[in-house]
Amino acid sequence: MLRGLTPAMPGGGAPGRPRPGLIPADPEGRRLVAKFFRALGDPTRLALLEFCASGERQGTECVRHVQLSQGRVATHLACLVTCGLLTVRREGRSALYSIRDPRELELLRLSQALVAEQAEEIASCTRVATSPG
Amino acid sequence: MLRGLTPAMPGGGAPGRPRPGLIPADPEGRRLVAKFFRALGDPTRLALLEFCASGERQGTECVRHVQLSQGRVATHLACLVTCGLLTVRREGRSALYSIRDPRELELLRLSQALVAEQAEEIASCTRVATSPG
DNA sequence: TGATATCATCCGCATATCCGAATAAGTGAT
DNA sequence: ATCACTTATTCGGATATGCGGATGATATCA
Repeated sequence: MLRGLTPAMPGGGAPGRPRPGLIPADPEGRRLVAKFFRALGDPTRLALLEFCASGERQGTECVRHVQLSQGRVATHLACLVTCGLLTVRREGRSALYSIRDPRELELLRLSQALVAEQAEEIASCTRVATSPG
Repeated sequence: MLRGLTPAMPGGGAPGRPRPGLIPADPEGRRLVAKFFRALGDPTRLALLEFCASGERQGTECVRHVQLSQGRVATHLACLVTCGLLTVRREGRSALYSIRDPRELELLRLSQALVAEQAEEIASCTRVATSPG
C-alpha cells in the first residue's frame, strides 16, 4: 500500500489559517490526484468515458465511436482502466469496458456545470506558458 | 456566447442505448471540459488551489508556499483564473487570489476519494503512450 | 525622480503527451 | 495448421506543457 494518500492535516500548517485538507499534503499524493485529472484531461478519453457510461462497451465499438486508430483507442482505454475510471472484463477475444464507480458521473456532472459557467474564459485560456490553444 | 456547451442529448445517438448526456456531445464542448481537467492536472496548481481554499492569498505568499520561481507561479495562477477556478482581486500592487466557487471543494473531495481507492493502480499507470511516470 | 515591491510576459530548453502505422499476441473457426 | 478477428505494444514524429531566468509593467514610498 502506498503511504500518505489520505488528505491529511498535519499539525504544522500555515500559521493562523485552517487547513481544509482536501488534497493530500505530501507531493506523492498530489501527483497522484494530478495524474487522475490528466486522465480526464483529454477529449477522446472523455468521449470514451461517456460512451461507456450508458453500458458495457466493446473495444471495437469504442474505436468506431471516437474514429481514431485502433491502437490509439486501446491505449486510451488502458489509461482509463489503470487510472481507475473504467473496469475491463474479458470475454473470448473481446474486452468489455464499463464505468468503475457511479460517482464518476457525479464528478463529470459537477465539472460540466462549473465549465459551463466559465466557458468563454476557459476557451481563452492559453494554459500555462505560451502555447497555441 | 459560445455554442453547444450544454450537455445536450440530440436525437441521433447510438441506437438502442440511452445517452447520459453528462458531457457536451460536440467536440468543442468536450475540448473545453478536457482543458478544465488539465488545469487541475498539475500538482503545483492543485497545491495552489488548496492553498487558496483556506482564504484569500497574495501572489507572493503563493510563491513562498510552492517554492517555484515567481514567474512560473504567476503563470500557474493565471491559468487557474482563466480556467474559472480562482478569482483575483487587485489591491495596490498585490493580487489576491481565492476560490471562485465552493463546489470546487466538493469536486476535489470527490476526486480525492476516488483516487484513494485506486492509488496503486494510478501510480502504476504509465499514462497514455509509453512515457516515464 | 529614483528605489523597491509585486506581478506579468517572453525566451530557450527538457520532458510529456498524442497520433497513425506497423507489428505482436491472443482467441475462435475452418 | 491456417486464417480471421480483436486487442495490446512499439516506433518515429509533431505538439503541448512545465521550468528557470531575464525582462517588462505598474504601484508605493522616500
